[in-house]
Amino acid sequence: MEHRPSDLTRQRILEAGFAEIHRQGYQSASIANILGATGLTKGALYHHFPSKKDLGLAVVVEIIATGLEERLVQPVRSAAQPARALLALIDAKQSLDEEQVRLGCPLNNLMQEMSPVDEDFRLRLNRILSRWQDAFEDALRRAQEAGEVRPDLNCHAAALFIVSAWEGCVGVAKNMQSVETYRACLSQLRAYVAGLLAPPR
Amino acid sequence: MEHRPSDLTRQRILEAGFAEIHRQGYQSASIANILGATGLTKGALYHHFPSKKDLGLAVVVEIIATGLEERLVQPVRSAAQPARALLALIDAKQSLDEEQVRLGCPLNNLMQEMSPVDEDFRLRLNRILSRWQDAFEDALRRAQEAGEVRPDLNCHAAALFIVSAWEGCVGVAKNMQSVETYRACLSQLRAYVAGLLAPPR
DNA sequence: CGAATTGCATACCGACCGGTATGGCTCGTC
DNA sequence: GACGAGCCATACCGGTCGGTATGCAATTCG
Repeated sequence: MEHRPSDLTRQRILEAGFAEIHRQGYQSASIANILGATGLTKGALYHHFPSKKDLGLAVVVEIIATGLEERLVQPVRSAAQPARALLALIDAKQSLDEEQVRLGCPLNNLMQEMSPVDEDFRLRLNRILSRWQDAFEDALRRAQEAGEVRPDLNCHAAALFIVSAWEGCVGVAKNMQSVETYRACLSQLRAYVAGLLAPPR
Repeated sequence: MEHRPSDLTRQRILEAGFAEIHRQGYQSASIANILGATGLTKGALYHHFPSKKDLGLAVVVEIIATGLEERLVQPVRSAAQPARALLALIDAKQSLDEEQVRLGCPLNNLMQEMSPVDEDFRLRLNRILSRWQDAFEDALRRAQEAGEVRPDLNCHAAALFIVSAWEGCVGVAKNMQSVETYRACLSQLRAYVAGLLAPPR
């Protein structure tokens, strides 16, 4: 909300940090590379962030969390037809460019890398994942009350599975380096979700 | 197949390397830690492996590939009832101990870490993933010919999705650090696979 | 039995890492 | 217009990294 000029350099470091972490992972991310990308030096970085870890955590909560919030959570919340919104979201996310398939989902990357080795990272990443999952669970539950999906569905487990499978699709496509594979895999997820819909009687 | 005594130390290095890579990831895996675990020194390691990368690749093809082959590929190949064998395999793998949930699937870990940054790793990991996927695809196709699953199923995409979703379940459970989450997630995968079965008419 | 090769330990190297201490420049404030 | 505080550059440090050169004991082979 503030507009001090120093906040701009902080933001530049944050975005360059995100890019570096996205490419190399957190542990292999090099402070020197981040500074090289911004044209800044260590004085600037360590003025705004006490340590590399603080920068990494800031990237998680200020870049990754907000990005996922507006791209995957917001479109489903307060949707008139929750089930339709979910399917539409999957359809919309079928189009990823080469770069995004190559590097994968930033959230999933960090979860796989950091969850076993650093509890601070794990907890913050878990908050993001839980919010995502909760949003889908809510959508399924509201759709259930509206009669859109089968009444016997375990919404919690289903939402968990959708999120998991989604990340799995991105992860596998990342190894295959193929947008086609990603689309084929996500289309199967779409079929699963479509199968949750209540049969028209 | 040979039984020279030096092959034993090579194997010890290989297994200690696998354990270290499983815990820390490849890039953060420390040569010193691997040697410390075995009680050996650098002379031994660099006598058997030209570099850290060669050790890492050897771990992939000699430990991870063979392990996955016998645990996930072999049980499905040449099964009398392929579809049942698939379900049985999923049921069997629902029981993982805390440690395995914490550290996740070694194959998936390395895929996420190394696929974008090293082509040699990516290709070897991709061979493993493809063999796994092909085994499931074959099983589905044979089950399809036997009338076990719906005739209109896209076996290739379905096998791709099963493998992807599976890895996704392990990955999410790893962040949650909960075997319960893993089981709930995998049970949804089981339900998906069960849904592929041909309805009894 | 001598010679050469295998198997591994020890000591050491340059590169890079994250982090710090210091200082200078700029700007708002009294 | 002296002054203090925010902002950032420069230089430097200890530690860890993967990798190498050398040496020595054991084993194999001529």
